[in-house]
Amino acid sequence: MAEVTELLGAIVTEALDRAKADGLLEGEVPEPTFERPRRKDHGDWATNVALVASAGGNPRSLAEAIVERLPASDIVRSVEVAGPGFLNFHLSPRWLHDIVTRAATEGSGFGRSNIGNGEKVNVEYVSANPTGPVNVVSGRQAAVGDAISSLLEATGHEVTREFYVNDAGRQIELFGESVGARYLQLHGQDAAIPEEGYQGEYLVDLVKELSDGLGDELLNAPADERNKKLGRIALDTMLAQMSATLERFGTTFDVWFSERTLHEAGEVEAALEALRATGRVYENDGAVWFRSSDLGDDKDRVLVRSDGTPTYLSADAAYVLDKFGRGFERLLYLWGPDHHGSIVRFLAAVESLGLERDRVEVSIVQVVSLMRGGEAVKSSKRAGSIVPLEQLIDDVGPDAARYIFLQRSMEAPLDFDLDLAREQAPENPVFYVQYAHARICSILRKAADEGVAAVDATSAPLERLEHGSEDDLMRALATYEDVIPEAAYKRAPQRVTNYIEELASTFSSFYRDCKVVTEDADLTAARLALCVATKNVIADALSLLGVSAPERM
RNA sequence: GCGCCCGUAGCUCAGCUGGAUAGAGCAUCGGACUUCUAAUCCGAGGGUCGGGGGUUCGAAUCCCUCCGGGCGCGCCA
Repeated sequence: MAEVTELLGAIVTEALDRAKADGLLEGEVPEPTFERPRRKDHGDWATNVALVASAGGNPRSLAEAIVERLPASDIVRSVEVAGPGFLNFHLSPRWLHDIVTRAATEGSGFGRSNIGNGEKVNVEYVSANPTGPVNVVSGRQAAVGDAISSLLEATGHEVTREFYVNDAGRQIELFGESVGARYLQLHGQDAAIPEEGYQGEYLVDLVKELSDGLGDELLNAPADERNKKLGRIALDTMLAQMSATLERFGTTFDVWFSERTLHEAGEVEAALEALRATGRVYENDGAVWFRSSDLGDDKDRVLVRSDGTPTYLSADAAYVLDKFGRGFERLLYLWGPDHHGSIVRFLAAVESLGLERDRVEVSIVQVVSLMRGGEAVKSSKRAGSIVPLEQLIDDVGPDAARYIFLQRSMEAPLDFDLDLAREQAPENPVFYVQYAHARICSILRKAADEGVAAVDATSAPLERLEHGSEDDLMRALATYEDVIPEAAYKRAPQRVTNYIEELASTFSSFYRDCKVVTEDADLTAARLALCVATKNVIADALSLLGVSAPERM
């Protein structure tokens, strides 16, 4: 939280206490909240606390009473009551200078806060089946998961980034059978990929790669053993490829969590026991069912199939217990659109297990449609689920891909304009923002070339910043301290992209109006400090998004 | 049919733990380069915030309802 609002909060609270002592206020004294009004003539900061506190009374007269009782403060220039009862504060420009100084000073923690209070958060995302290359939809999940994780870290949470590896179950068997078939085909034998198996060409290449190290000893092994062994090796290779792709995309995980270990360690069985203990488990048709319909689900769900194999729901139950068992206080799940239907049953299981449901947040990261020339690529609404992420990175680069993935709220389907993403022009927001950063670097280089002393933000005569464009830019910087907590709280990285675009635009106007490096040494020093502050904020915001901030373009 | 998501400018979308005159980009139109990056900037037009009800001092935001679109509703993942 910005330092100004703490200060304002203190004096308004004091005034409220006095008003209460004078009998003008009934009930609890509310905590005042502050916002930056849209309109400039509504002051620098405003609070609606009188509207909140008057509860049926007259908000305006309460507001007047608050103003009369405000203790003196050297940062507040004037306060007025406006509209239905807002308190509008006009502040000394010093609060903006303080913003510039802090933003320009490395390590000041500008934009950082500790509202998370060290809460241990597990963010699980991507978690794509390790049976094929990472696709574009997973890429969107990676970008969103990374950004949300970074935002949580920036607001004082202790974050673990986790990838759940679905390395158990029927899909993995099918994968092994598919690999086995490709292996036999490679060795000139007639073999068919199972109908439900993985037909993709990538397995041909994968098997080719593997076979160098394998020789042909598996050719004569029993099919079951061959498929299992090949499947295991192929899966490890696939995972390594996925990891490499994600790394190229700028995503690294703290934990790759194997589903298989849940089964092997008996955690799935333990979770089933725990569910049984709730009395919401019964048998029917030889299968074990969970009475999720008690907890908002349409119908009951199978936990153990009649052939004795557990469903994903069972593993998910074990997994959520495991996560809490590892000491996490909050769990974020980012699931793909195909898991839409399983949220309710999963949360029902969470609740049944006696876990706090509101510590478990499940969000869907929606589909991506790649657009080229105004048309959906491959005439498929879901192009994103079949196009490899590698291809997108080759096409537009990791920065543009990440940025565009983050521009929209994750719950909304995304139209990804490939033409725009590739464009090196201001129409492309990624380049627009990066360009502003590079331009500032260019100014700083110019200053250095001309022998101007390095910026000392603490001593720069910031009172020389009097131009309207300078004022706008300082105010834009101040907003950063509100944007980061809000974006983190809402799990909304698009707030950050919106913000940087606005900041970059405000900077561009400043650039037009105010020449930085001039004969006027004081003014130059002040403007350079403003430039450094802006550069830091752009770079910091981009780094939260996992997008680079180039020094030149 | 049930559940979730979406419906805001011509297009793509922000804004939605209620706040003062609803925003951006693209597109359209009109301007600005002897300048630290014109890879830019300035201006203009463009809106029943899907419709209707309700709660509130105040609703794009919350509630109800209807309409339209997407997705999900397997002993698949």
